[in-house]
Amino acid sequence: MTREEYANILLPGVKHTWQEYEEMYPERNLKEGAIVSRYAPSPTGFVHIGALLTTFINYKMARQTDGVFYLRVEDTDQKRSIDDGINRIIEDLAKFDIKFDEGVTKAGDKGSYGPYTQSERKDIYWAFAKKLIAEDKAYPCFCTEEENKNDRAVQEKNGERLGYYGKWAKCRNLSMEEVLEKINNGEKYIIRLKSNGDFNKKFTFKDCIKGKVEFPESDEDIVIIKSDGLPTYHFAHAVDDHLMRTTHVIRGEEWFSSIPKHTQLFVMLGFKVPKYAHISPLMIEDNGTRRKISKRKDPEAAISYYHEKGIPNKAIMLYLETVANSNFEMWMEQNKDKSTDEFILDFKKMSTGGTMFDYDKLINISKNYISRLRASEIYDLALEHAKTYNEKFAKILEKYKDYSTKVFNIEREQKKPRKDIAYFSDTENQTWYMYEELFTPTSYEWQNINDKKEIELILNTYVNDYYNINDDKQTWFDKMKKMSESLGYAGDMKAYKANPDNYKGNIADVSMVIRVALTSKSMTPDLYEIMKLLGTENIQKRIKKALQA
RNA sequence: GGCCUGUUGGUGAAGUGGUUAACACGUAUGCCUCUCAAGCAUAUAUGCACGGGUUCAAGUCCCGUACAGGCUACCA
Repeated sequence: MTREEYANILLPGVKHTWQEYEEMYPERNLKEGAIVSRYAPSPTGFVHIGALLTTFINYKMARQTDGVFYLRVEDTDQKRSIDDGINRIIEDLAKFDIKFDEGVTKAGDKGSYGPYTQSERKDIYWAFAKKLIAEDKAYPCFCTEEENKNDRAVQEKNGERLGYYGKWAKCRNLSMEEVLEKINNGEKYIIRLKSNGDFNKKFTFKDCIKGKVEFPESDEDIVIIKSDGLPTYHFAHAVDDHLMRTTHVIRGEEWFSSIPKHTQLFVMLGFKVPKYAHISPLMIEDNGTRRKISKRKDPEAAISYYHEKGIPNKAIMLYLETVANSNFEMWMEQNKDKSTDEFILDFKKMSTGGTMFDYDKLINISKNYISRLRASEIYDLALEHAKTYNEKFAKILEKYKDYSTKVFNIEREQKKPRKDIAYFSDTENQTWYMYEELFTPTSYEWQNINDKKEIELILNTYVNDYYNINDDKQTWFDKMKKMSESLGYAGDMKAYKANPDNYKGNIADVSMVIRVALTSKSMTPDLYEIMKLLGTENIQKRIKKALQA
């Protein structure tokens, strides 16, 4: 029996040979330096922040080199897959403007290197597994999980290296006859690689991010085809990334230790080894120690957390981009007129240690980002957020669209805009008093002046003798000064600070009375602009209300 | 246990042998025609985990120690 025939018995019924597959998926015709990268998730549902970082880097690298970025679904673990998982992932990423050139889409596969779902590629994996068997580089293994577990226990007890290798690889030297006999007896088997590595030999590997690293060769006979006929991650990775002609495998650091296995697989299969970039994980502080951010333990790992908070997606991307390349911020500062798409991401500038996830920094970036937006854009974002998280407020925003936009425009579209909005879950809290329908103060936050008579005097004097809706800002302020002085308060802060004892108080105290009367709050944006928006009628109404309170 | 990797201020970091260790966040104080938010100014590492070594010169190269992280599945 030839080895080809033998391979055919072990893995029967495959449509094409490996040579045919090689021809079906030829080398891509791209310009020099173009990166072909991919996002290859298991369809387990939501995208978390670390995965978003990795995906973004993949995406951007392909984009900035005029390469190809594709989506492949790694569903070889049937237990973990969930039904709608992949659509959710596609939707989530679309929100962040991450789009795929090729691969799985909601409408099916796009591109000529598919299928892009691993469970549909069984024939392909088998064809290449057969190649290995035919070349005596892979063999069937009849060991049960029980036996493997026992061996591992012995290894652990003796302090030996764990794994299926060397003398522990019991099925490695089974003859064809022995194998055939076991098969005839109905014994189940999997396919393992016949490793040609020597653990005592080292080889140098160059990672795009981590640089040169020495690894021992892998001598483990890793599983390549599982008992359900599907490939393991390792094998699927080699076959898929070769056939899909991936140039750069950009993935999480948890894969770094698998490099010896992966490079060995590529070489034994006769494939060119792709370039690798391993991204260090996002860390979080937990009880004084840092650990990788976790989907299960950390709410901030889920992007839904930020949606709920109302942090704009674009701000999240800006944060992740600074995590990827910390010079990004400086670049933005120096290239204010350019689109962030023009920034070139560099592997060499990526951190090799784990980056601490910095929530304060994210908030700061979000705040700065929002401050540069136009009022109408803020209105749209606020409304979008309110629609899902604050229906009552969404109705108000919709009902008073123009007015709301003006409210958002207070101290906004100018050289040094307000930076008080960091996320939109706070919006109602920050603006409720601007809406008559919401203005039902429970208390007034009077400050230095809280004597009822004095408050009354100031408010009445202001409304009767000074207030005029048509005043411009300077006139408004001059009047405030004048009134303060007429009532015994300092109109000029410098004069007040020089001789505080000469006055009952100062213009700030007087303004505060008006501010609190109109809004009930002691901290608000510019009083003049607020009054402009409220209008005469409401101002009078509110002052009356404050006097009665 | 084994194999890898990392360790610069409260935080993210720049730094690829040679001036006073960038920049950003945070914090503190001060300035400002009103409170906040800003803006501006100033401060914020007895010094690059620790101990040795190479060198005229080290955060930057070498060795050891400690600590942290990842991997060590018929999971990805």
